[in-house]
Amino acid sequence: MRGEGPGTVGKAIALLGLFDESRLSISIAEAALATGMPRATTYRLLEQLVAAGLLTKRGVDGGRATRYGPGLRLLELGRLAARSLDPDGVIREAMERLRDRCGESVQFVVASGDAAIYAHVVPPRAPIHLYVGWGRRAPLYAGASTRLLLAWQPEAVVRRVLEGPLVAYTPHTPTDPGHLRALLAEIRRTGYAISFGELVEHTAEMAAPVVDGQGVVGALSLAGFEERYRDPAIAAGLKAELLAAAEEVSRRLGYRGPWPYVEPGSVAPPEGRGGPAGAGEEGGSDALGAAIGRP
Amino acid sequence: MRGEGPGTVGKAIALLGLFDESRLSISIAEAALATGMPRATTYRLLEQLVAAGLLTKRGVDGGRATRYGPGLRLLELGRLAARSLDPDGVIREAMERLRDRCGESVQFVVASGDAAIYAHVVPPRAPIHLYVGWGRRAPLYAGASTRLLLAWQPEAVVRRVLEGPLVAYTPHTPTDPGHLRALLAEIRRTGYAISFGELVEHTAEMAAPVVDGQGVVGALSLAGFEERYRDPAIAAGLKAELLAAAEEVSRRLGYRGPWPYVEPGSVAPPEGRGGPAGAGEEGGSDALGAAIGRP
DNA sequence: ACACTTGTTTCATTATTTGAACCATATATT
DNA sequence: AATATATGGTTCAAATAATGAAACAAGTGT
Repeated sequence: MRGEGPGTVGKAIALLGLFDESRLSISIAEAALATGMPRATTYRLLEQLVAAGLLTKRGVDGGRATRYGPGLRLLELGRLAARSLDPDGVIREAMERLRDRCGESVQFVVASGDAAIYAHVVPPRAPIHLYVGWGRRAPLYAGASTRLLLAWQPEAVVRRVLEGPLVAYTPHTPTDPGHLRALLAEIRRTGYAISFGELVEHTAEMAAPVVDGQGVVGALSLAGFEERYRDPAIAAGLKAELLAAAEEVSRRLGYRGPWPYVEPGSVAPPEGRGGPAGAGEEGGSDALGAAIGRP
Repeated sequence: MRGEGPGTVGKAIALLGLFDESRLSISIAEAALATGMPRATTYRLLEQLVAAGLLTKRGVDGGRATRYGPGLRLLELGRLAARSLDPDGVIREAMERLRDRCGESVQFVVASGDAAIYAHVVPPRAPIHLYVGWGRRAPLYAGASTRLLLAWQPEAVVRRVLEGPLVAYTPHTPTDPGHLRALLAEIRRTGYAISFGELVEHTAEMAAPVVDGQGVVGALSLAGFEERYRDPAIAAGLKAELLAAAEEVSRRLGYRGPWPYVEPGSVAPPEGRGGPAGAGEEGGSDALGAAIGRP
């Protein structure tokens, strides 16, 4: 597509992008200001989105102060988006087993554009625990699972992320591009990532890639309070469980090749093929690849 | 709005509605057939949705068989929709406490159009349990929480639901309109609902309304295997816990009035006002009302 | 009482959407 | 092999649908 057509629906959808964790509703005036569209246009578009169910409207009787917010239809659609990442529940099942064996919070994280999104989350059974909400967005450079995804993103993405503003969420967030490059290389070499307190203090995360016949589709991760991950014996156990689970899922998704999943060249390739990825003969539909928009 | 304008964005969004629990991806031809739009138009619209991130595309190198599926952006937006139902986590916290005290699955269900949607779900800690997925849609006439919502819907909705096809998911699904009317009256009289195996055999559900200053905003429910709910002693305990939790949440949301929440007329109204609902002086934003699209 | 903001409608102008036809390519059928 | 029939993708004149300035109505703050 050339010149990026004007696109009426694009404008409408841009309105959906105005919502945020900290802005759960907007007024027409706010929306018009934020998008630069005239009020009348904004009004009509918002109204159409309400009619379609993507937005809900709360009109204070007659007067001003009518506000628009994300509609329940989006919740339904979001569910379908999550399901299409794991239509057969293979990932989900493995995550629950992993949770039961480790007692930690388990996440399945995928890359979406230049960010990461927590697609599936399985909280531990412990009464007090971290809660990572599904559907939440996170930067690709901070945290084990997200950085692990970054390690296998196209160079263009890596560059954009490393050039973009690198916010230090805590004193332990790595923000030096050179350092991050080294961490990415390490991840590609070992097929594994760990982080301490990069997004939230006193927490830790451990991640391994989930791979299908075509490449990395997401990251499986354990997260919890820092202490357990500092203990070498416990950490080794968690790592073994995590890698085993990630491998199991990957194999079921059609991956054939060495494990841990490492950068081609770091180890001898499996056999005839050039890379570590087999053809994925598995007849099943490549829904996961479709869901993450892999070309 | 008169004559229901044609609406370009409406058509685009209609494409999103083609997805389903059993249809997680579509081709251009399928979409064109399902919507009745010409292929060229369908193609352009789908492509715009992909550009906006609401859809993901998987193009098999060059040839045919490109398929579109719900995009991760929808997952993010869905999260925001869920959050705007409970911006301060009041409901969620109460649900987790209820789960811990009852050991059952806890749901917060809201009405959306002529259906119900599971907005929040908190699974029990037991290794084997029912799992009701968030974002799932359910009919309003079957099941305790959904029927409880129906009990306080406008008459127009009730009529549409009762006239519409009433599918019997199990032999215990109530499908007689007269019987359903009686059940609804009972719910309005007692402020409480229970069901046995109406959607899935050998399961039961128990529900109570969540009310704010303006009216019923959702249903809080317990669900699990039938046995516990058949035992009178256990069932009484569960009911007490559920009603207490629903009342607590309702009070925090600004409800003032008698409890259980019953139809005006069944009991004496609180005081000066006509109905059971107070003005909800609570300064907090009425985000919940906004989220469910209450006028 | 005044100025200001907000939601909503109108309407002539304009530009975007439209959709039949067409192309290229891959699979199924003969 | 050759043909037929799908598919995804593109083109272009016609016309439809989006546009936005202005005006209206109704509320709020000063």
